[in-house]
Amino acid sequence: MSRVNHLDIPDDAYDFRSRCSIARSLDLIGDKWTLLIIRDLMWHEKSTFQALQRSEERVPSNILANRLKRLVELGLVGKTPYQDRPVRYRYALTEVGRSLEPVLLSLMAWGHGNLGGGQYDPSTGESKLPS
Amino acid sequence: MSRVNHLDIPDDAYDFRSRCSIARSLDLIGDKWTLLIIRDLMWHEKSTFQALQRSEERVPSNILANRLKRLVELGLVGKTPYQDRPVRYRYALTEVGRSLEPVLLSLMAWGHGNLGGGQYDPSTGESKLPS
DNA sequence: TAGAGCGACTTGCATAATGAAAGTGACCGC
DNA sequence: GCGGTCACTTTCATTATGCAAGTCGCTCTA
Repeated sequence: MSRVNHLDIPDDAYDFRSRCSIARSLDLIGDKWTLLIIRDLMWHEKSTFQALQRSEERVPSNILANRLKRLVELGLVGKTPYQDRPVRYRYALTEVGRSLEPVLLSLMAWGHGNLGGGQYDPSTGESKLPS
Repeated sequence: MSRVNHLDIPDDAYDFRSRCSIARSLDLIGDKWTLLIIRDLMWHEKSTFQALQRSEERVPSNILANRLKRLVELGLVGKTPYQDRPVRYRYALTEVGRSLEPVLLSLMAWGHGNLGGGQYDPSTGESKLPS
């Protein structure tokens, strides 16, 4: 059970572009949707496919399915059935997934300061919308 | 000269997906290459097209040209000629561009802790490579 | 027992982005 | 002239994105 890292990624399963930590991170989460899905799982109590699909940005269902599958394979998200007949699933961040919170916070701070975006306070659940 | 934010983006020039700061940030820098270019400008003294092209990850020249153009338009990077005959350009982060450093640092920390990537210390210029 | 509906996807298909490779144009030194 | 450097462009095949519609299992109501 030799692993190259702390995730479920087996040796040789993922060929990173380089040894740079930033490049490796971007290989996994460097796109327009993945971190928004993680945001909703982290702070907005969205745990089902349906709920995640109804986020403000309206992620297309095929992209959402693809990203969730990927995140589960990578070990950032867990998927467990919460009922049978018909089977329905709940998604939740793993500890490794939750450890992305500082990345979300720094992106939020930058966007709030420079792009006029809203700011969300995870501790209170309140958000200040832009003027 | 009404602006919607602190960048050179005029009102209506950029239609963000949503008012979420994270979504807005990802609209600008949410891809596999942009933050690597910013990393090189920020920490690795790369300032010419040629130097940026020769980074470890080997960004394709058309992508590099596209991203630099975009970053200049957005006001994250400045472009100035440093010689005529023939004209040659130097790229450098603006203050807004430099303010992305915490984002790079948090991504680096996450990748270092979870993906076995190397860690770079901007203050000393030294990097610890993965085992 | 025949729909109607829900949740979680999947499929089809057109458009857009990516990336490898080669090409262009200004100039300089030999 | 001739080769080389730098800063890009262009071409074109491959891949990703995204809208819309469809599927599948099952339950609930008429």
